[in-house]
This record gives sequence, structure tokens and C-alpha cells, in this order.
Amino acid sequence: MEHRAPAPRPTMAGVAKHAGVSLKTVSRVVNGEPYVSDPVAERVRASIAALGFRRDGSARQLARRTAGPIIGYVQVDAANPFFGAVARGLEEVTREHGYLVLTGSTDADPAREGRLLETLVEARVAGIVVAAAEGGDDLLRDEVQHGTAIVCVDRPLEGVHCDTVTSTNRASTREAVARLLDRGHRHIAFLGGAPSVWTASERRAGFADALADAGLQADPELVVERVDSAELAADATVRLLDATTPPTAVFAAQDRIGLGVVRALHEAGVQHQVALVVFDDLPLAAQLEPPVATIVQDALDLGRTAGRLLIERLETRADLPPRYVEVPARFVDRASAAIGPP
Amino acid sequence: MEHRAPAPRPTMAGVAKHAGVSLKTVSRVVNGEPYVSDPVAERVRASIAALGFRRDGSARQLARRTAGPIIGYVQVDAANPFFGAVARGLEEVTREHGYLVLTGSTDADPAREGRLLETLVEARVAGIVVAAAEGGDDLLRDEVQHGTAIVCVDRPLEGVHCDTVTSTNRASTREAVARLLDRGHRHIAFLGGAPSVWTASERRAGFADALADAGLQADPELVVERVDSAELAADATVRLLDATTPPTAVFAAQDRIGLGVVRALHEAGVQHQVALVVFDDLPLAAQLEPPVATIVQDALDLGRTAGRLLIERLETRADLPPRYVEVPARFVDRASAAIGPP
DNA sequence: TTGTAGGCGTTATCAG
DNA sequence: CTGATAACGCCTACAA
Repeated sequence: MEHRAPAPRPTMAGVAKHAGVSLKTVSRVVNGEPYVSDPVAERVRASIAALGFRRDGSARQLARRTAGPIIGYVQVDAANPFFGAVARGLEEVTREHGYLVLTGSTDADPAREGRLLETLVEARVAGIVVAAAEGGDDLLRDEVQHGTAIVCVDRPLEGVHCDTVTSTNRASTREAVARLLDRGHRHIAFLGGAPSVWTASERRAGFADALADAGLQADPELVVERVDSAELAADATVRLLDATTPPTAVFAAQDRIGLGVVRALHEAGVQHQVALVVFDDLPLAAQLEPPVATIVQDALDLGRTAGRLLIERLETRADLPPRYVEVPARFVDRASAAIGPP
Repeated sequence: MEHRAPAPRPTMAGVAKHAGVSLKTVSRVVNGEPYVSDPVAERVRASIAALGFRRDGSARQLARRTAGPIIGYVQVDAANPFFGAVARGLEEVTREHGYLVLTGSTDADPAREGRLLETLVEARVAGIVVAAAEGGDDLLRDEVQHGTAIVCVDRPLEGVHCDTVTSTNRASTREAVARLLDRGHRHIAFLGGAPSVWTASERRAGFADALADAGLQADPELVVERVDSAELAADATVRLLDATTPPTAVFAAQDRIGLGVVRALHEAGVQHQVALVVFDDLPLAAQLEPPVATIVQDALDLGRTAGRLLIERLETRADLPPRYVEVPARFVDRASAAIGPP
């Protein structure tokens, strides 16, 4: 794994010699500092252009004893539009403050996340935004303790006292389920992911909230957790429909689950009889046919908010306490949510 | 735009003092070099952990006089799945060689692209992959001359002698149009973007190729260029349908154009009478209803290929000439392509 | 307006 | 095996 040496680049000293001035004068020109006469500055600029000089960021960072104007962004998968949108929001905000966002993907592999994080720390980035981090990472904890500015996006990190930005998983679910209750539904099924995943348990809690608000209690028969694929979701849906008291409405807590439910409803020919709301992460369920009501996260705003928190922390002398911000996920009403109980 | 100084971090000297050894010994342990006795190494490791030491990449890079183990990836928009997929492919390949991919978005703004590129150069990355670069960037040209390894993805950069990876824009278009001709169509419309955009002109050329292969010539009435939005595409489609010899088939050279065409065909009620093939960049047209035949780019492979070229260039002493690789775009047959002429 | 001296944290060289 | 010492390219402080 021998990395090739880069082509030798001219240094400030080289430029200085070429221009017949001192190194410091070159430095002044490069950094736009005052107190350089126009003719000298011009001569230096010419030499810079002639030699193709580019200031060495490593040396600069070393000498200034500051972090680079760079913010690290650790995401699960660059190809996933959700994380891409977060990145975009982050860039939008931080760019205005002179920062550049440098990102890497982890594919949800804790080892890769660790390596990436370490590289960012070694690069002495100004701050780090971590989207959907794997839990239990000591590295993050350590870094926070050592003063690195860190913001978690999408889910909080257990035991890491850093700023956190999430969607309104619980509140939005509660709201959507409340609608179904208002519509008259009394047998609402909940299909969600493993409760060990924070977002899954939040949505599960929101479901319970809505029922409790209406003085009801979740029917254990209608709550299926650990549904991790569209296939499992479809299977579970089939089972639910076959039960003695089949649900008149379904809440799918993830878009993949939603796809499975839709498929099963279609195959049973009841897609127009059973109400359906999907919590749409990607968003992936937004384009389903027939139109399915969804809760959509605002990934762009998630990223922007994370950027704002980070900038605030970076440009403030005070030691801010960890903050927690929720970005509203939006309920998108569609035909599937208007279906009433028989 | 004052960037806050990072929390002071322990240095090797600090660790050395703490462990009661020399600086060089710490360096040896950190870099896994031999010739350190176990007890000493253990003591050093303990100090490192106790102090939370992280080696400073800037200093390391400076002293070693090599590029960092980092590859820069400049994309138009991180939120765009096409670029995300390229990033993923790039990461897959370069990761195996110990590189990390750090990326930034330009939003197709040449100024931002320039700043990003400069930052990457200043950071002394090992190489740079540029996806859908704005043309005419002197920076790239200069960097190539100064030996920076650069790979262009999606379109070549005029006057920049670097490796380039593109999709088979021309050949795939030719093939798809040939199918329409085989199916009996003689009045095929072409809706494409501004010919100043490389991919647009390539697809336009592929269209001409197919006609020429069949001994035909493009009917100027049926070729509309500079179609830059779904709205314009819909308008153009309406006009074409109203002409004296309306097309029996349409080739839409971009997905946005395809959306507009579909909409117009729908409104005219002829979506089942006019054949349609869409060159699907994002891919965006893949999920249309009714199903539309598309040409889909393999963004993942585009990224992988770019990574391979870059690695090859990086790990080879020889000065490779600029190389040009085409990644096949795949024709996805669907009902809309099977429609024959009346 | 310009230049000199010293140091940033690490690695490479060479001596113990 | 271990440790001084000199770079690396730049910036800050302080002269001139």
C-alpha cells in the first residue's frame, strides 16, 4: 500500500527566489496581507503563476495551529438520497462560513466508520457531522471529550454528549395515527423495525402515544416489530389480514415495510379497503400506486440544522451544552389515509 | 470568518514525556515500526490512550513529503443519486488500496468548483475525480500539468489531458434508435438538450448514426434541440404531434425530457400509439407509468472504473498517457418501445 | 514596506 | 533496540 510521492511542488521559498524577494513577502501576497507594494506584489504573483505554486495546506495548518476550514461528514451511503440531501443541506449552511464539507461513507460498518472518523480527526477538521452513526462508538465519545465539535444527525448516540438533530419520529407518528383514529379506525396495525434501532422505537412509542391519547391500548396482535424487509412486511400483512379481527388500517414505520404492505394488500385485493400510512425514510414510498399517505423527513433541513449547530459551536468561545433539535417530518395526505373502517 | 482554534491536543513529545521515552520511540509505536521492546511499546500505548493522543496528519504529511491517503471527488450535487452512486463505486475500489474518498459538491457553479478544487490541491490529496466538470477550467489543466492525477467522469474536459470515463452515450442511443427503425418506424423524433453540452451532442450523433445505418437521414422537422426542461419537452411534443407528418416514435435524450414527453402524450391520449425511449440519467424515468423503455447509465460502474484508472495511475511509476474508457449504458426494454408504426 | 528568527508536530537520518 | 538532530513548508512575532 505504498502511496506514490506527488510531483514536487514549488514552495514559497522557491517563489521568493524566483521573484527576488523574501519568503515572507510571498506569504503576504499569497494571504492577501497588506504592506506589499504593488510592483513587488505583481512580480510575486507572476512568479506564482509561472511556477504553478499552491500553498501547502498541511504546512499552513501546522504553523497556524488551527483546524482546517473543513468539516467532516460521515454518512452511511453516499448513494442513498437521504444522506445525499443531508450533505447538501450541510454544505449550504457551512459554505457561507468559509467551510468545505468533506464526506465519506461507512456502509453502516462500524469498523469503516471508525477508520473514517480517525482519518478526519487526524486531518484536524474543524468539526464532524455524523449521520446515522453506529452506536457504542468510543471514538466519538473520546473526541467529544477532547473538544472536537460533533453533531449527530438522524439518531442520537448513546452516551455521547454532542449536539443531535433528528426528525420528529415520535410526534409525527402520533399525529398520523391520530388521524386514522379520528377517521374511525379502531383496529390499527403497526409494522416496525427492531426496537433496538432508535428511530424504530421512537415510532413505536408515537403509535402508543396516539392510542393512549384516545384512551385506547395497542392490541399486541396488531403490533409487529423486527420487520426488516419488504418480504417480511408482506408476510406479516398477509397474516394480519387472515386474523380473526383484521386491521382496518396499517401504519408502516419504514418505507421498505410500506412497500411490502402495499404488495400484500394488492395481492389480497384490498388496497382500497385498508387505510395505510407509511413513514417514508428515503423517500421511497412517495411514488407508489395507488397513492400512499406518507410521513416524509426533511433531509435537507436536517442537514442545514446540523450545519447551523456546528457553526454555532465552532464560532462561539463559550462551551455550549449539548443541544437536541427536532426537525419536523411532514405528513403527506393521500387517498390511502382517507379510507375509513367498513 | 475566524475559525476557532481546536482544543489543544497532546503531541508525540507530550506522550514521550509521559511515557519517559524519546519522541522517536513514540513515533515508532504509532507507526507500528519494529525495534521497540514490548514493555516499552506497552508503556507508550498506555500513555497514548491516557492522553488521547492522535497523530497530526498535517505534520505527518509535511514530514513525509507525500500526498495524504485521500482521494478528492468533485461532484455537482451530493443529493443527486447519480453522483452518489458514482461516489459509492469510487469508494469501493479505492478503499481496497487504503484510500479514503473525500467529496464536495459544486452545484454546477464553476466558481465553487474552482474553490473546491483548490482546497483539494492545497490539501495535497493523492488524486482527484471530477464528475460532470464545468468545461474550460484552467485549474484542472494546470493541475494535470503539475502531475496531479485526475480522472474525469461523465464527460471529457476539453483541453485537459486526463483519464476520462463516460457512458456509451452515442452507441447506446444508436442501438435504441436502431430498434425503433427495425420495428418499422420511419418518423422518429429526437428531443435533446443543448448541443454545447457534450452528452447531448453525443446522443444526437448516435441518433444520426442509427438513421445513417439504415440509409436514412434525420428529418430536421423532427429534431428538437436545446430542450432544457420537462415543460419545453411537453410543448415540443405537442407541436410535433400537430405537424403534417407526426412522429410515430420519440427518442428523449434526457430523463427530464422524457417526463415532459410522457405528459404530453398522455394529454393527447396517444401514450399507447407513439413509441418512446428515454435516455435516463438519474434514473428518473424508470418508474413512469405506463412503463417507458429507457437507457440507463451504470453510475456505480462509472465510479468503479474511475477509481481503477486513478489507482493505476497512482501506483504506477510510469507516466501513463491519458486514457478514455466507456462504460456501457444498458437498454431496458419496456412496452413503450414495442409500439409499432400505425 | 520589507526581512529575519523561531517554532508548529512529525518523519528520516544517523549515531549510541 | 533507543535517542538526538535536522528537515518539511508555512506562519507569527519582532526587528529593520
